[in-house]
Amino acid sequence: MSTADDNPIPEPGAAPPPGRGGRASAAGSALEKSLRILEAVATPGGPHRLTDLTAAAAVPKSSTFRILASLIEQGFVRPEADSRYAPGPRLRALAALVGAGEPADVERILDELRRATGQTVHLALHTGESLTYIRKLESDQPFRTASRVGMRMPLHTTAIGKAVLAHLPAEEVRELIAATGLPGRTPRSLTTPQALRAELEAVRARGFAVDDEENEPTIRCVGAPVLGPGGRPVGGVSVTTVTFLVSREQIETYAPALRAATEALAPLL
Amino acid sequence: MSTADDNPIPEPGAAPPPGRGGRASAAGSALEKSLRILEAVATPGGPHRLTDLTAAAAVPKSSTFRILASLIEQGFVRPEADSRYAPGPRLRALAALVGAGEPADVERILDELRRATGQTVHLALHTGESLTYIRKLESDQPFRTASRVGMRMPLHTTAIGKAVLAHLPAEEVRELIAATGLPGRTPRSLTTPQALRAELEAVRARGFAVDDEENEPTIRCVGAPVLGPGGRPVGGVSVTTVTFLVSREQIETYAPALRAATEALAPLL
DNA sequence: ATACCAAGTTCCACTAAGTGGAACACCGGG
DNA sequence: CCCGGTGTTCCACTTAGTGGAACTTGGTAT
Repeated sequence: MSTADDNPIPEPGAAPPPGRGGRASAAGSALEKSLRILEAVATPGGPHRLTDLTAAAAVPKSSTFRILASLIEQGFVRPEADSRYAPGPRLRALAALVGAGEPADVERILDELRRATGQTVHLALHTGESLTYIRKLESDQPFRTASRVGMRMPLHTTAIGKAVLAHLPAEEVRELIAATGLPGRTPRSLTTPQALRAELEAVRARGFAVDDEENEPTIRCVGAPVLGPGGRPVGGVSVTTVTFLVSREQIETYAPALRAATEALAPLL
Repeated sequence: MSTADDNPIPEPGAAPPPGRGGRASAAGSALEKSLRILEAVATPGGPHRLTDLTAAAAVPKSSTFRILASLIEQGFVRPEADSRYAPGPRLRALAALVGAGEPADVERILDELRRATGQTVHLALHTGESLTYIRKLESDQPFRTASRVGMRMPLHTTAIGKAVLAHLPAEEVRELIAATGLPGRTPRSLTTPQALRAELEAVRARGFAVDDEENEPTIRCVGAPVLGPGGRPVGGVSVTTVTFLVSREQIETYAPALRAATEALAPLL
């Protein structure tokens, strides 16, 4: 029951192959490591063990230990009884301040979408080169999708991610591709810049994206972006289904409700 | 309209008098500064300017600048148009993860208390040696109290603070007094360990605390603690009034509604 | 009992990383 | 045109962070 490392996104700065000291992409300062550890601590799934944090944050054990000690001293992490670590009061206060944007309405809007479609609904934020799921509402179905709040996913293989990419300046998309490449996650993943760019064009035209088993086999999603001030995508919402229950045509019928949700969300996020 | 430095709590490690290098209380590592800057950035009141952040976090200008650059690179801070700084996507994602407890209900409970009393209501978290206000609901009165979300206050001069202290192990209270002293904020502040300890005893017996112009002249509050798992106080709620409208006797009549609120809050926080 | 393994904790020589004062650049008033 | 306040850059100094390895602890399979 390890709680960490079900995360498909390799952390930046993880495993810099020794030798070949060609500058490459700067590995990691104290701050960077500390922040990754903080995120790991905040990950849902109870208080975490040192080893899991080490793995999740991709920071050497002794460094993780030392940094945790600092974070504890600062009140950002609270040591639990059996050498497990949980978010501390100061982190919670920080979170409360940041999350001051009416979260009640957010929940209401997402739940409306869930009821309208009867399917699993996800809300994710665009975090750098990846997507972070911050809310998940389960479908009425007896199935549970494997996704979890706190999980990170690539942009180019998910419906939300493609919706976000479609509304990003072309230049930024280019940089992203250069930085991360386009690793495939299933046989259907788009793995060439050409294919992806064509897809993004289509997404932009339609106003929503479809992930047809490009991220996980048997999983099919529709996603739309939430656009912040200036039209910049800050994240997105998706409706997730299993392929043997909802056809490609059917899933597109969710699009109007989805769009309504993301538009309502825009001023709140 | 500067946004910073209306904070009565001197940051730990601020202004370590040079000379006299007597070890004292370790001043501030990179991490510590970075976290204070992050908190400053998250403080409500629009995107902040460099100078304000520098002041609020008590970090030299050039260091603030450099650290901000790192935080931006990490996606924890977003640079706004005119060299102002706002919380970045990764910080927002982090906040969303931590604040997973149903904020809708929290809001509802606090609003109920506000309507029941007609007065200003505060929710604060216990953050180390201080209290951080994380929610404020204004009264119906035409007056506005000066308190602000994000503000920090001492424990020993506020109703919430005393309520928290009263439910902390005696040993911890002792350490706190040793660490911070008991600086007075008004003529009525309790500034001796004896006076404070007697007061805490009374608070514990009553189940709520009263601040009778001990923190600000003309301000009178009742406060009760929110107890987390294991009976540990994680924060508290207060009802705030002005002395010329509500007498000392009157304000105690709010206690039952207050207690009801804090008890309802306990499982949510 | 004993041996083994995995997790947590401590140590330490090495050096990158962070430090902050001061100089510089920029801008909008007075 | 000059001035005060702010954002930005520079750089010589040294502190604070680094992570491999050794040590400790506790559980469990033999």
